[in-house]
Amino acid sequence: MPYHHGNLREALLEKATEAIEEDGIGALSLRAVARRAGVSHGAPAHHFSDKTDLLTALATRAMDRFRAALATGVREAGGSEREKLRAMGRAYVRFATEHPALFRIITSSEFIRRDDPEFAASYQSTFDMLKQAVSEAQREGWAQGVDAMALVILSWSTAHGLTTLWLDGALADGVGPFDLEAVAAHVFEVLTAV
Amino acid sequence: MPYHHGNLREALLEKATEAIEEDGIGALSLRAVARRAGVSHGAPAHHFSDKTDLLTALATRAMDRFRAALATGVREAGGSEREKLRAMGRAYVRFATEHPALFRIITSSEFIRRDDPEFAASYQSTFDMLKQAVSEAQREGWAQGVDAMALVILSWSTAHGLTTLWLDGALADGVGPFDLEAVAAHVFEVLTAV
DNA sequence: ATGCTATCTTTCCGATGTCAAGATTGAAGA
DNA sequence: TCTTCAATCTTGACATCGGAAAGATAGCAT
Repeated sequence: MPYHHGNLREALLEKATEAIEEDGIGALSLRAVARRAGVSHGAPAHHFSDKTDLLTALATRAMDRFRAALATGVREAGGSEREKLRAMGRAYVRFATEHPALFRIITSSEFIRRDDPEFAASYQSTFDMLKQAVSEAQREGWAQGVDAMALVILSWSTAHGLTTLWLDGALADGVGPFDLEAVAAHVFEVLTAV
Repeated sequence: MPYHHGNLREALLEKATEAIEEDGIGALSLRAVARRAGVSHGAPAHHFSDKTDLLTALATRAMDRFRAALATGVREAGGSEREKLRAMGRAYVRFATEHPALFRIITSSEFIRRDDPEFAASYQSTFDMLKQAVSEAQREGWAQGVDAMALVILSWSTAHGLTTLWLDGALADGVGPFDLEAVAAHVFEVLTAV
């Protein structure tokens, strides 16, 4: 057990991700992460000024994975531009159900600093993907005459709302249990039908 | 200063609401609430078994206020059933911006027990309002032939997604600053235009 | 080999949620 | 009226947390 860990920063991010996916974001403690990494509780301070700082770095990586997941969904969809947009929505929901804690972090403002340069850049890239997908679907004929920004907001809001309501269990409470992926696909059909 | 407070339970809920609206839900501590109420840190335990228990009781009241706000919005709208539904969406957004912390609590599953009987009942009442509004709008001619449940989920998700994205600052980051109420109204127009 | 700096450990502080034990009160029953 | 008793509140304790400070160690450049 060497005094120097080697690449503690990486290890901490990794262990923190594990801990979060196991016990949820609310239960995460810096000291527990340090324990997982086999290091004293004061060690993380040299790599992250703050608990929020660690989570922000973690969120930046999660956002990269999220964007990659969306891109993969779109790529596998092919077909029309509208179908690509729907595929993006389905990928949005799927990522969130597969990594609920990561999704929570990247969309929340309680645990991270959204104005952190690296996170903001990663976030912008993701948002640009959506803007472009919406723009091309509209060029293809979707929702002619509607303000483009409103369409972006509408698309993003629907996917996001559906996802977060599901994660919080609010939808099942109100409407009864259902297959999220199927309903999500259906909802996105309705949305892009015009 | 009498030994017995009189109605500590009420006072604690009130002070907790104050604290939450001032400093946010994440910063709330039971001991701070006790201090605000002028009582020792152990006192709350006799009225709430848990921090979660207090927050759940608080969320139940907040949910009642939320439902009342939605009802008021609808009542003032009048007009067609579709217009009522749109008014409900606008009231949804407005309540959330006026009481962000309360809104956060009632929609989250991290701070409260959603299966608490009283909360669940209050939540059901609110959800029923939405279901009815959607149902009547559809009977009036909106989105003929679309599955009713999908419409309910679509409406709720859009309002909820727009609201939470706004509260977390995610929309402004991606799209630039804008007037939420105006955009919300526009988005709901698009959604109910079919 | 020597010194320097980043890394890690240890120790300490105030604060939190929860529990247990004791003090106080008001009210019901004798 | 006196007594008992349950509900209410206080006090003290414990483990844990995030964060700061000070000391130990290791690797690297000179």
